[in-house]
Amino acid sequence: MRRPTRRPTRSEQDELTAHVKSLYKAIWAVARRIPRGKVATYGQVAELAGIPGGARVAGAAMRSSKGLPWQRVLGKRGKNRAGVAILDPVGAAVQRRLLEGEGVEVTDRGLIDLVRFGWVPLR
DNA sequence: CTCTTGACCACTC
DNA sequence: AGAGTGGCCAAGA
Repeated sequence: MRRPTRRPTRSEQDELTAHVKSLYKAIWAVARRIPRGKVATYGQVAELAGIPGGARVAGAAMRSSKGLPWQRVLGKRGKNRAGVAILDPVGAAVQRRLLEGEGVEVTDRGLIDLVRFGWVPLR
């Protein structure tokens, strides 16, 4: 019932759709903008890509791509893919290692403080 | 076109 | 804190 949605503003749409057509490409474009040492959530990426509420789509897009900074995209609340970490402990470990290499602090439980490391896109 | 699936999200217990 | 439930959107069979 909750709709944490907010349709992207005109400028946000323009900025992305002007250069990319497909949703995946839009998502990838957003992911690529995440600076080193910062992280973003799937929901955030999806919204910026013009898909409010499409966090799952963002996940699918990241998964089906290569050479992207996928490690900088996390689940909400800084959850480092906790849900699937059990199914994919290797991937989770790799992600953690990559982030720590960029200066992002990750707790033993795979949590990241979004207040400190969350990416705040400037327009 | 219907049904299932998914690197998700949020609420409730 | 952990599990269950329902909802979101798009892709693929």
